[in-house]
Amino acid sequence: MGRIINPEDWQPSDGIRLEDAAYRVVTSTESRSVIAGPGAGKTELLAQRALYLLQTGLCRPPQRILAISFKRDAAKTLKDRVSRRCSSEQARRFDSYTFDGFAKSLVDRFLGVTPAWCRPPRDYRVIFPRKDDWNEFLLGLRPPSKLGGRAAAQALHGEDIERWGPLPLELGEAANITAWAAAEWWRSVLSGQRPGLSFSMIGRLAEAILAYNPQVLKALRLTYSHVFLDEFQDTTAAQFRFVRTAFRGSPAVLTAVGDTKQRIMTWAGAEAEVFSWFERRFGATREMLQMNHRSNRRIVQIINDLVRTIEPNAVETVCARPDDEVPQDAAAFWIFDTNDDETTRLADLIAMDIELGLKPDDFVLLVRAKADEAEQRMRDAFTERGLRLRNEARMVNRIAIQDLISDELVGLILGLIRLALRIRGRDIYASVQEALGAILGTDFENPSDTKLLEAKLRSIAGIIQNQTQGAPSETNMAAMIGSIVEELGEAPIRRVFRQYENDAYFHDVQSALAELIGEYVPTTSEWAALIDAVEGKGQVRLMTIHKSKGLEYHTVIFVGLHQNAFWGYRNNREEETNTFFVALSRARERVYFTRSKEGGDVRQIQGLIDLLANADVPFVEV
DNA sequence: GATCCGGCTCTTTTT
DNA sequence: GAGCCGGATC
Repeated sequence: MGRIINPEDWQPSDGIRLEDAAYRVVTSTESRSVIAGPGAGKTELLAQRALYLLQTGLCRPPQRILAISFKRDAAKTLKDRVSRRCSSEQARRFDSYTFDGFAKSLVDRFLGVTPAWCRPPRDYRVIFPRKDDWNEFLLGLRPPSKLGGRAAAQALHGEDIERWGPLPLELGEAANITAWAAAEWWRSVLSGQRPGLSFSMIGRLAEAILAYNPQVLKALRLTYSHVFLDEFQDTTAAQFRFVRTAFRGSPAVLTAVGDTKQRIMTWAGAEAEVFSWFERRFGATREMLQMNHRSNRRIVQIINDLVRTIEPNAVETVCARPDDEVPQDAAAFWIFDTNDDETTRLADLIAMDIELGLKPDDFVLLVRAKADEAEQRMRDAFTERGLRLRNEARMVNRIAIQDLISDELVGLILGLIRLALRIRGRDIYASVQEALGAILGTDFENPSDTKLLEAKLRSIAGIIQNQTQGAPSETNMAAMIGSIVEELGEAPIRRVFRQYENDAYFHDVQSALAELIGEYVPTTSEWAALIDAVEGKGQVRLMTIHKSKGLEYHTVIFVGLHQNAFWGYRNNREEETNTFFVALSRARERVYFTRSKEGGDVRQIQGLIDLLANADVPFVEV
């Protein structure tokens, strides 16, 4: 696996076939921007490019590849896909970070060379300022009258301050109210008892480190010969500036991948022109991918009809499996009289499909906003039919279910329970071994170390087996989690996983897990089914469109297609149409839209309704 | 205490 | 655009 392959002999792994444009991107020696629609395999493209560069030696030791994503799971998926298919020496040279994670690693490493006026102490916290925090701060400001006084300060928003940059090397006299308020903000967060920085501030600091320290910049540029930028359409102006500072004028070859039609984050600061900026600043040429590997030909046809309406000259998407059978009634717009009808008929339909062989996990219910409300409204109808809705964004003890399940301590605890009770699950042993090894400081080359780890595993398994005799009950969960954590050792856990330095979070995670398990106890008397359910198995997903980005499901049901949900459509047609597009393009086999006459009118979103009509989606009065 | 009003929120990631 | 909240007003 470790040997060098001649570039002409290189083949994509796992029998994956790349379309011509994708092959050009994978093997490119120049910077490229790649615009690719839903289901084009953007992540796979980056994984294949990493393998190509590593296996052919075009990225030669000690050079490395830097991949930057927005979400942790995207960064992890990319890393896993590469690691699985190349030698460990090669995989070690593939760094897959989130934007924030990469910026923080730079700041933590080069803290000493940040500009003195904004230099945090080594033990700074990470803070997440909320609206209230900003209001309180802005209300307390007393700007000089020549900058507009208090009125000017109160016209500011948190984002103005969060986005202020680049940071100057020295803090001179403020040129305007934003600069003045931002300097006050930095001063106030750095002067407290335990100084804290938000991730946007950490990003500004990382940029300043590179801008003012040529030797650090040079080291970074020597390290990375290739850079990948995933979900590039979501890049903010500040993030683009950071990439520019880091790599413009360096020999690094950059590959930016995204989809302008899935740009649904400009309201949160995503920069609409970022692809053209990138092409201009990095001399990148554009490639477009045409294949859709996700959806059947009917869904692809709807996607194409829709895109053609928005953009008459757009490149057609090609279905990668045109000969597959398409389910009957693969798309429809159902119109109900009442909200109750909508809910009960959907629950009926899903229950029926499950009897016919589909699984609860094949479905997703999408809403434009307020998933919690939708969950409340629909939950009972589903429960009555033996179905359970899973809203991953719902907060349990201040932590969203999805964050809880991807938390490292939670993963370890659930893994340990699986091992102790011999419940099957994917790669359980390897992942438990890795996390436990980190906590114990295990050197896996050293036999006495691995023996120690085995012994620890046995003692924890004993504790778990002891406490799991009989059916699961709500009362023993907190105690069991507590004793597992005690046996692992609180201090080493918190030393190794730095997010638990925060006392409140460390305890919240444990009580949230106990609470979530408790919620599922009444649904089963089997431990195996309980742990599966806690992790989300066997449930119908419910989420906002924004959360569904990047995911796919056999059947997508968009609930509540009316103007009250798309209230922004009048002022922001393009982005709301993109949002609609993201929803429907999650579907592999079937996509349904619903509304109830009670829920809201459609006159003001006639444009969206017309898109469906133009794609021959039948409108059905149910 | 009832009513009116203006303003705000809707959609989010990150150690 | 609808729903909610807090403050002002009767």
